[in-house]
Amino acid sequence: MAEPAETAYITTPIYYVNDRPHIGHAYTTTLCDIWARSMRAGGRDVFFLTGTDEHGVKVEKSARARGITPLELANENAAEFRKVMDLFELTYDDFIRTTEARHVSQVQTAVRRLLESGDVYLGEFEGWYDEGQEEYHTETKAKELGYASPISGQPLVRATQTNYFFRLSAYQERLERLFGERPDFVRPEARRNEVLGRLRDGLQDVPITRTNFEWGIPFPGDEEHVIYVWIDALMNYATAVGMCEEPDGDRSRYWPADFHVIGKEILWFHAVIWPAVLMALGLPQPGCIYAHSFWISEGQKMSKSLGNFIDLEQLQGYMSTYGTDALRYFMATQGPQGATDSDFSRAQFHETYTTDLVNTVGNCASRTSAMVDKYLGGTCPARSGEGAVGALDWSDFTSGQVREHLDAMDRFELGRAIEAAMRIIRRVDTYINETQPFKLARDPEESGQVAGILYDCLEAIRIASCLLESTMPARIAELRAAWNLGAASGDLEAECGWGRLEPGTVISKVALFPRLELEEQA
RNA sequence: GCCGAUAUAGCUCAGCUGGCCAGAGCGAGGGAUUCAUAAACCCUAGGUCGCAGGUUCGAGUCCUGCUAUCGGCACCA
Repeated sequence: MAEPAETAYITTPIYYVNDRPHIGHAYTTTLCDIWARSMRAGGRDVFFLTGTDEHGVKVEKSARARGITPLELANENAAEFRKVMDLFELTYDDFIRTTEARHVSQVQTAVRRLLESGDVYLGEFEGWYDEGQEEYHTETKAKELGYASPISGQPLVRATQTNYFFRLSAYQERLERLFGERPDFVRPEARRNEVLGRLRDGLQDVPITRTNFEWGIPFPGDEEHVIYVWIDALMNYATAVGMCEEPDGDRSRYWPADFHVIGKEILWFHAVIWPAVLMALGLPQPGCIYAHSFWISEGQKMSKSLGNFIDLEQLQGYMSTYGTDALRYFMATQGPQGATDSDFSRAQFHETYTTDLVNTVGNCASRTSAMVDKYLGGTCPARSGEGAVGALDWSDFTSGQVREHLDAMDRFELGRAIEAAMRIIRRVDTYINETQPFKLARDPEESGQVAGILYDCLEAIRIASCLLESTMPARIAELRAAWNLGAASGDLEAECGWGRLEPGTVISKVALFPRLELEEQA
């Protein structure tokens, strides 16, 4: 036990407290949770971070509308998000809030450093201003509005404001070099190409403070200004592990993150502004910015106007019907992790559940344990080696799948990782069909063969279950209990070694995933 | 408007640098079987490979045009 465990650090975006939790939040966090659980199973020292973004004009306004303070609103909604995470049994190690003192003070420290280094300077911002509403609109938004106030109808005017800017333009070359040297820095590749395309158009400095609202972190030394979201929020990844404390915090060993997992809508900030800020602060870059796509709902884009968000109630409906693990499996294998959006439909969910979980994982474990029960009195037989029927080298086959699984998981390719485990299960089914232990069992002469075959099946399923545990922790725990497999060892690879299943272990019959009828939605 | 993709069986998609009759999974239909959650297994899809041209001995696989769909277009004050 000489050297300390290798660290692993993964983050979700921090969620805006003014939003209502929906499938997007659950999805991103679940992907991270699966990875975090897998890394823990592999013995790594994991730090899995999530949290809430609580500042900004929207929160200020919503709170005012309800007659409470912004902090009261943030407290309320942050608690709500946290409740959701716990409901989904998401195993975050820390939940950071941008209103916490530990965050505020470190952001101010960071900004002070940037000011000293010249990466932040006072400049003039010019934009389209709505005099009645006292707010600026972006160029695109102003155009959309026809350069008139959506409230009063009065024309927007060009106005200027003094703001602090981040010298993003100075980092063009260094960013290009970063992207060139690390092709996996932004994934998937289609997203990387988008960023590269925009990078070619050149970078402008970005204003990082506002003066039109107060609910935010005061700019150190000039408290008229409030630090805007793209510094405040992004910095959470660093402040949570104490990177801007003096000296660096206890958790600084986790830095930098292996993965910042985000939705595609915030790619630019994570892929360009964030790395530039880190360069300015002299901090090492994260391993990968992984931008997943979006879920669409029953073939339609989710939108506020359609009101078709897959919300918490619906997700809870799926969870209570199919189980949390089924929802996790569906999201991880059928989700928009790649470049294109994926459809979340009741029919497809049901189909995936039935095909993969009921008919494959559940049934395979069931038929195997039933035979062990029937032919071997419910105890694990001696290890095979009868030279049996199958020409399959199970040790070789499973170790290949395990390797692929671990490799894919390391690279945050969840679908490929899970597929490797599923291949083991499917191979067991094929093996049973090929060797037909249920027929051999009629002949007492063949009892050795039967025992050998069933050992192979049990052992292969056990190994597959180790690989599936990060995705479906609850059901795999049931299997562990029914088959007396004990708790995970913390060394996933070793645990997946062929032949670790002890002969004599008591094996009970299991039915992990109940067959369900597809309920028609009203 | 600009930039970039994609368009292949009912559905989701593989088809890399062009070459035996265009594939997989799921669904659907049929068969056989029983260890199992009517599950696993076997057979079945005759699909203009978006449309129109072109290059080539030969093109989903390269080029051009068109159509459709999708993504991105930063300071989201």
